[in-house]
Amino acid sequence: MIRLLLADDQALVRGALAALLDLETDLEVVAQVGRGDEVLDAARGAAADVALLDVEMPGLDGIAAAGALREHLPTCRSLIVTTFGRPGYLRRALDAGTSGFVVKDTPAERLADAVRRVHAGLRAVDPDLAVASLAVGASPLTERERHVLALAADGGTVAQLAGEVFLSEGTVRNYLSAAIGKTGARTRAEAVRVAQENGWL
Amino acid sequence: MIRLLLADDQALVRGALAALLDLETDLEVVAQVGRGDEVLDAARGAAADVALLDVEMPGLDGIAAAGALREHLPTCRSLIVTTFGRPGYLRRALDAGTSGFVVKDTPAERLADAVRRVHAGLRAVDPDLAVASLAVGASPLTERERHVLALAADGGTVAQLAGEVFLSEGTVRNYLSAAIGKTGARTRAEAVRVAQENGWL
DNA sequence: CGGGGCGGATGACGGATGTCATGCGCACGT
DNA sequence: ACGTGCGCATGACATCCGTCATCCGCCCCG
Repeated sequence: MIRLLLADDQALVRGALAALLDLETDLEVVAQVGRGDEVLDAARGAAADVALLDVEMPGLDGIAAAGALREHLPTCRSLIVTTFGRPGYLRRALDAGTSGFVVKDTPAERLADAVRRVHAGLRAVDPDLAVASLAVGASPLTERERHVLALAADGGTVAQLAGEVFLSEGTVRNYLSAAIGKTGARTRAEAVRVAQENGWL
Repeated sequence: MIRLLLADDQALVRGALAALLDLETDLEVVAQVGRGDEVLDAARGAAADVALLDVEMPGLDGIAAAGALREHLPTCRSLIVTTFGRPGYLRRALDAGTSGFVVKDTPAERLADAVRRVHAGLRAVDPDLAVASLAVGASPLTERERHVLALAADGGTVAQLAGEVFLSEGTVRNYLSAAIGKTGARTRAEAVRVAQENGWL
């Protein structure tokens, strides 16, 4: 009997996945949480074998939660189950030590198989996403560029950004300019969009 | 036995919801589709009583699908089940003749109740969202403003937008300026963000 | 019927943005 | 030690953007 932990901020999806997985005779959902920072304690308390983690969660994102699991509870393997097939997510997830990565528009039947593969110590990665990840590659952005671009995503003016980061206005413009160039965009807003789609923020 | 149609573009969520709802003895999932433009045919073919519709779907969004159902298959009531509690969505959904509106972070137990209420001819609306909808009010944007702002969301320059809408560059700027003013934003990007959060696009 | 309000359209103007060249200090890998 | 790359900053310049004044057509209401 494989013991599962579900982590997803949408209660309805969480409950529905639990119902789906409980139909399998060899699977058993032993814990459910709605926040990333509750994953570790819950997994420990319930002695989970595999953790199914969403990426977007309050408190701690699923990838970081997977990292915490690997460090503090290595007996529990993790499987990312997410809405967005952002190439950068997959790369970061694998770096964080996850064993599997499934997007939410894969057929329901395959989820149980992915869980079993992960539990058996194998990898379960969406093949389409894997090639996309290789094609897109790692983020070309520097840490500062990424940071400034992430702040710019809220739609603030350069002066506001400069205030938040304690940098000169011109420097902020330079970072944005570099980010725009590296993303192949022509405006700041487009650069934000591209970076988000690739999971670089 | 209440006959249900599920429409959600994420196969995993769709299958999971089906598993969850099939646990109820008085509910029965008789059709599943992944596109909005397949809803009407599927509902007719399966003689569904209630359609659970996601908002974001390829082909036709869930709200428009609900409108099509009301017009061509009035025996089938519709219930919106969506990720985003955008106030504008609720308003448009009710205008389109839906009987219910549930966000995906409500507890799983309540979904079946909502389905039964809708089937009985009652309304099932998230109360928090209802007050938010009233507080935010209808979209202050005119149709042109909304259209231009929606195009601007991709991050294009004014010249590109003007080309797409066959308007002068200055006119596009005026629409954007009006939208910025009405949304209380200070920049174009911020206006896009505000409008999206309220479901005005 | 005439005036007023409103959405839509245009062009001019000041300020913000994106780009480029340049300089300086610092942590590296060789 | 030296070159290289990165972080930070400055200044100048060509565009682009946001705002405003203005004009036009239309519907509504007195």
